[in-house]
Amino acid sequence: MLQNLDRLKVFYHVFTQGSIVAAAEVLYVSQSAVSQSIQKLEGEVSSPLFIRLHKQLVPTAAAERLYEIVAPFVEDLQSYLKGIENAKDHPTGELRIGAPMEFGKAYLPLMVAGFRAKYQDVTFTLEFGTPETLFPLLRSGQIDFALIDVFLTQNTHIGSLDIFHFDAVVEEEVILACSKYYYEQSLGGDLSFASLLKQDFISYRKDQQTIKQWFKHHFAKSNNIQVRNVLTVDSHEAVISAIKNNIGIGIVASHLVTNELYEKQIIHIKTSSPELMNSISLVHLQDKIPTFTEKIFEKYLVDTIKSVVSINHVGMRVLCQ
Amino acid sequence: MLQNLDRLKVFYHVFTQGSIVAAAEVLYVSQSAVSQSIQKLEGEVSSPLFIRLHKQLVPTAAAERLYEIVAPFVEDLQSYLKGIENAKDHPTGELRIGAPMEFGKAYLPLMVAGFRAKYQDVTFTLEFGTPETLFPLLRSGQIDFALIDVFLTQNTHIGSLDIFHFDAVVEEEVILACSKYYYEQSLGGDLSFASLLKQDFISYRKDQQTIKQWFKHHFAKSNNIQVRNVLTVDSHEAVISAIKNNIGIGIVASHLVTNELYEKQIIHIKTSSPELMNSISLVHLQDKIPTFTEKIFEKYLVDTIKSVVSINHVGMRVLCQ
DNA sequence: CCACAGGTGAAGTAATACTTATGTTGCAAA
DNA sequence: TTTGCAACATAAGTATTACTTCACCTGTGG
Repeated sequence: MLQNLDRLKVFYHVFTQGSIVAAAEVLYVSQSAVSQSIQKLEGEVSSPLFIRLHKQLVPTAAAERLYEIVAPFVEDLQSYLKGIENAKDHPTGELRIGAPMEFGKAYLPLMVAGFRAKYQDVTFTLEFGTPETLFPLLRSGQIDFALIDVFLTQNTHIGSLDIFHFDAVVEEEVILACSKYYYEQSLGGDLSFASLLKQDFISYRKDQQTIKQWFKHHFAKSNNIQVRNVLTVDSHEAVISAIKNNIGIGIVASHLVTNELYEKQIIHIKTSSPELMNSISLVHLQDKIPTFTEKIFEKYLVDTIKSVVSINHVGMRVLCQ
Repeated sequence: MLQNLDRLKVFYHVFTQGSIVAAAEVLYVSQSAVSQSIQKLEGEVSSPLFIRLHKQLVPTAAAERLYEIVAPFVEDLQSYLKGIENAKDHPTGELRIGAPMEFGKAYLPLMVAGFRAKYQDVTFTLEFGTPETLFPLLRSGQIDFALIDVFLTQNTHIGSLDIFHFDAVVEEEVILACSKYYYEQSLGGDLSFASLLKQDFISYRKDQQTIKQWFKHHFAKSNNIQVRNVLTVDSHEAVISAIKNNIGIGIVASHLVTNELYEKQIIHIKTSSPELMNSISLVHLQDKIPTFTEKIFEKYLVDTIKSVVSINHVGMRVLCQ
């Protein structure tokens, strides 16, 4: 490896200008300094780079090849710096965003499309995943920020969470629900703690933490909640589908079943206490200074979620920042 | 443009190692130096490059993009330097050679093929041309060296020739010739100065310098030689063809018409003085230090010409170096 | 011939990169 | 909790090096 890459900058200018004095002018240094730099460089590559004809510097084959390497580099560098300069005023570059599968698929493409209509120079990479997959991505810098389900986060054991910064974006109502048929046949209108515990449950993913949390929230009994889990699935759609097929009781975000609730196809199992709320937060590394592009997009994200959600869904509350 | 490209080298190592201490070890400097370099670089690009998490440096998007630019560059540089190192021992790279059309087409492909059989890493670019085109190419470094017809060179007016270095490689006998028919019909065996001057001449290219030089050489009469030029062509083949078709007398290199002379199809017009010799020289810039590859090839060139020419042709003398 | 334009070389100075030593922080073992 | 440690930051002094100035060389053009 060369001792000093800086001399390549000098070389670049000497080559393009075809003259040491001209390069010196461009570089705002004395002509002697340029001359010395080139000589040192020639020493480093142990090969002459220019043949000195009077009034003319003729590049050697070695110089020609070196230029082939250096030229694209300095030009890339220049556009890189210009890009950075530019990014201070208006959004550019790539945004790498993580999100929960369900939420991401439903809203993010919409956001991306809307944002790109305003800012063409921004590109996106979306990573859908669970908190277990998203937090490590944030940690290793592979994504810039993520929308993460706080509800699910509580059930995961990731190192320490205090290197992350959370910003609640939306809250969704988490409800216990079953089909009308199941409601009438198995529950028979008895919504007591004892009655509910005896039912068949459909759970989202392996753990039953969400169901336990629901009971804890609604009946304030934290210990010894044991439910019969008859089906475990890994998507909200599957939970809803199972509910519709009378398999049992499941937990869903109410805004995902607005129509079914309205048509009484699915019954919302209510207690006297208010519903459990799950918040989806915008998460990024604590120490990360957001870029201009990120700031703009995050603002856009929050604003858009606000309008979209408030129109379409009940049971989902947008938190203003 | 960045003030200091050298810091990018540090950046490269910090990025690949994912750590400042590790980069410091690789670079054989203190950890502090690396830390300071990165901070200065971040200042220059006015954008953070790494998020400092304890025990972990997480590259930002800006760093990621910068690495995309820097990584191929340093790798190219490394292979460039390795290539240079390598080229000291055995030939590599591209040789750009100029040559006269006639000579080049006849011998250079042979040379290239033979040389490449021994040294696979050498590639060639051949530029065929007249001295008028070849000298400027040499001057501007677009070709490394050239084989140039000294005979023709004398008739051209290029700046000063003393920036070039000449090395005679072969000499060819330059003769005056005509067809047997023309010899009998128009000359009738009279080879006197007066008789010859009255003939029809075929000349190679616009000027009649070569013919005048022939007269000057053979009759030592320098002034007032005026000949009747009936045909001007721009290739040796055309001269030979014209001679065969009885158009007149022309000057050719004898080795190009060995067979025709032997079969008496073409008659060599001799005088008492020895024939004019034209040397083809290997020319390069005076101040140019030849690379190892060039030296090897030039030696090969001379050796090969020596053997090839001595077998095939009379009237062409190889000059040993 | 002389002036000058382009480049090299030497010596002193200015800039900056590097070192050493110390400070800070989060993690992990005691 | 404490202690030790590992990774990095910061400060100040030193060493390196890059740059400037000036003298010099050498073809070119008036």
